[in-house]
Amino acid sequence: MARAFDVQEIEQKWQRLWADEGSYQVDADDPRPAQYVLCMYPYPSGPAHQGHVRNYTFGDLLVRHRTMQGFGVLSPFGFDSFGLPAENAAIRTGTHPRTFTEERIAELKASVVALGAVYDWRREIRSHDPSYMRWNQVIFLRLLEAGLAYRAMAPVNWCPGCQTVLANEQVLTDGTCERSGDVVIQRDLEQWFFRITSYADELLADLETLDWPERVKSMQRNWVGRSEGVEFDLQVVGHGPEGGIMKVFTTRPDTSFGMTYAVVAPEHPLVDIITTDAQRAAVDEVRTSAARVTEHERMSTEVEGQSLAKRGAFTGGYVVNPFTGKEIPVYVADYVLMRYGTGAIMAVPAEDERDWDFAHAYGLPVVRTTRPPEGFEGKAWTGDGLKENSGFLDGLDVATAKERAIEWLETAGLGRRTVNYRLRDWLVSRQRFWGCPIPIVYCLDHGAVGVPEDQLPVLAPDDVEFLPTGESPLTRHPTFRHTTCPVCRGPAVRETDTMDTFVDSSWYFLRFCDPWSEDRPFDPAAAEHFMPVDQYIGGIEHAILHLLYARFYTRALIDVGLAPGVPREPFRRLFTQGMIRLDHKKMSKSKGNLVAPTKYFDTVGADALRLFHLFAGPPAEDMDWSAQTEEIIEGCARFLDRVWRLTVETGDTSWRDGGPNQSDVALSRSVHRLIAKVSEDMERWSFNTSVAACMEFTNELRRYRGDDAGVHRPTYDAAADALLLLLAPMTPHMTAEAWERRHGAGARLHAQSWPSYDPDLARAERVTMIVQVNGKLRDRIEVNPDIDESEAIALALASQRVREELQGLEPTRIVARPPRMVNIVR
RNA sequence: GCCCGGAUGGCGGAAUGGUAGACGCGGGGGCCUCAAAAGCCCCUGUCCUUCGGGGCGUGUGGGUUCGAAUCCCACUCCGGGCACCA
Repeated sequence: MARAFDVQEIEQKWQRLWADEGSYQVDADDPRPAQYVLCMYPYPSGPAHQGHVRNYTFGDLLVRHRTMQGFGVLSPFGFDSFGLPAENAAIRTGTHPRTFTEERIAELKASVVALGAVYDWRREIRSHDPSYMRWNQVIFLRLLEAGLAYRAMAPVNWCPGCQTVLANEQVLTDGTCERSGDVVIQRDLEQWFFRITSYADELLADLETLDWPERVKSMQRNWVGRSEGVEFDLQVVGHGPEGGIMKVFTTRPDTSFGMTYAVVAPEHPLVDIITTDAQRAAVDEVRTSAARVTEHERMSTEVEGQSLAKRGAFTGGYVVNPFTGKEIPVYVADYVLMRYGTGAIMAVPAEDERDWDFAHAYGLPVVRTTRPPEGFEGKAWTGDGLKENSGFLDGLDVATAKERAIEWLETAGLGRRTVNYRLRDWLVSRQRFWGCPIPIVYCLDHGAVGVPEDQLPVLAPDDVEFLPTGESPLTRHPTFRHTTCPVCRGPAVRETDTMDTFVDSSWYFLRFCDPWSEDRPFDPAAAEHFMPVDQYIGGIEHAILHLLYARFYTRALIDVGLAPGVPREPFRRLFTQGMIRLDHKKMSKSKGNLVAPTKYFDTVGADALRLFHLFAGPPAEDMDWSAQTEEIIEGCARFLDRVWRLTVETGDTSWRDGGPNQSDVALSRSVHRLIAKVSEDMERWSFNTSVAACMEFTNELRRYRGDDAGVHRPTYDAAADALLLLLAPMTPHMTAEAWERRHGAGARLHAQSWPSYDPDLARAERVTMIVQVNGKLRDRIEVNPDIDESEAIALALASQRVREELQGLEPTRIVARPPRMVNIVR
């Protein structure tokens, strides 16, 4: 399509100028009030895709808008450059992951620049850069000193496809790896963990203070999974009080009188002690089969359908229910998990569905302790009701009975109130090469010892062989592993695991505040100046993983003294953009359904593509890339052509001398209304309606210019300038060029202040009052906006249409909302 | 099962209790042109119409209200999260 201006020339010119003039460089001593606008730093996977474009268009709009509003806006960019794809590429092609990654970074950076997004590039971070790795490792050691990092043997999620362990957060609900799709299996390995569970309560409670999407907060709440209850002791029959105590956790102590049996996890240490010879074979079978399947299979409901009988067994042992004093049988079953609570439960079949099913499969007694509502036909009743068959709890409601039961247990010295979490500690070890090495050496005498800070960063050697073995290539390197113990100088071996790349992304936003620091991760004063991030923008896919880890890490850094003065919540406002779908699937590189932005840069231009993303719909909602999309993008380009003709090609306009006439005043009023509308819409992220308002105004301006009476130049110029100022954050190249042509060489649109408006002028001069009869629209009357109620009613009753409807009858009621509406009720 | 979203013309969407469908795409008609492209102008929910206008219409069924796409109750369908977590 033939364009009104040379798109590519103009876009490249301004991209160069923004970089050369350092227009968006901001320092910690900037006198303007600080704002921190950040898009989640990307994994460099090659040229930008439409998801990036959408993300950075929103971010760039905010940066430019807030800069025009007078803020010193910190807008940094970086790359989450460690990660699996680069290493897999190395195994496939032999190219070193660094080479591969740096090529992808160059591609992504080029397309971000081509989009016209502006950043303080002096602050660029790459997580594989030794200067970043060094502080990543220093932080690890500080967490170790503070007891927030530890090493433990643990059953871990092992992905056969990725040949590494995964964090719980990386295993999908169907038990597969989020990356490879392989079924994740359990293995016991010595691994490094971060003690995120110490912060469980705080991470949960502080969610309430955040201006985040409710959806994300609710996902994090679910993930932390707090449940309040009580932990108490059951005496094992035939064993002394020393050896024979079985601890159970319950959230329903009010149901204790209905505890007719108990269940322990197959891995529970008591199993060996209480199992009788007669039952040993059956118990062993349960234990073996539980160990064989994945945790997910063990938890899945399909197994339940097969046969409950194979999933549990009587141990032959008994414990005493302290509430009833009765002996009850102890079963072993795989539905009880060793890692949650105490690994043992009291079973109350009448008030718990799993216990009900199990009790019925094994013929165990059921005693109701909560009276279900009249006519309840179901199995277990888990709702509220009056207690029965419950001794001193009889007649109480569930909540009160819980309290009494806990008090009784505490008084008797049998138990204590406690809280359990679903959240596990964060497993950070990865058996991969392309990540930040864990800075630890192992000495026979001194165990795991941190590498001294003056020897950091620990860098992996380049001369390694990439093979799909499941171990880091570092383990087979001839020299890397062998070192000396920092304590005794004796021989020691290095840790060859690297850190989860989510560690890198858990503090990069802090490093951005001061990426130049050479003696600490960042200057706390600079971090205090910019933090928290005022607006964080990214995809919903990070709702749990990255956002939870970063919240934890910020707190940990404050608590180990590295970030004094920094707020504990790093991201004040979060915006999660909708994803882009093609053929009902998420558009992504791995699905191979990308529509590359590059072709649009080369044709309609970045401005038109940006405008499309802003105009297409609400930013938070998913968007379908459809057959119509190309046509809408063309429409956006056409709109920009019209703006160009109206603001730059004003040569053949017939200017008129003298003062403003009626239509000039009307146009000025429209300008003020437009500024008001766009300003408000930007604040509430309603970019699609901002664009629509500008389009509407452009139509009006075009009609005004075509007026036979001639055009009043000052009025016209003010309108054209206002339009360019309002579009400046959305379509920066074309508007910057138009501004310079209107105001002379060196004029800079984006250095202008955001336009203000006069509320009196922004009010419409005449408004359309609607007149309803019985709530149905019957007439429209043009009225003065400050018309009062009696005038409005008089006008409405005088209406010909209304008189016809009334047919001489007196209205029974009149509701007037001047100047918008009068409703006459017959 | 529980929790969070969502459903409006042919399509993307707008409307924060007061004109449903702004704006754009697509479609139809016209102007300009030798012609085309570009540009410009008009029409475009649906049914009825004596061409004045009228009926119907925001997933379904109720309710509140002078008035409901919007608020409440009960559903249906779609998307997402959590789920033998005691």
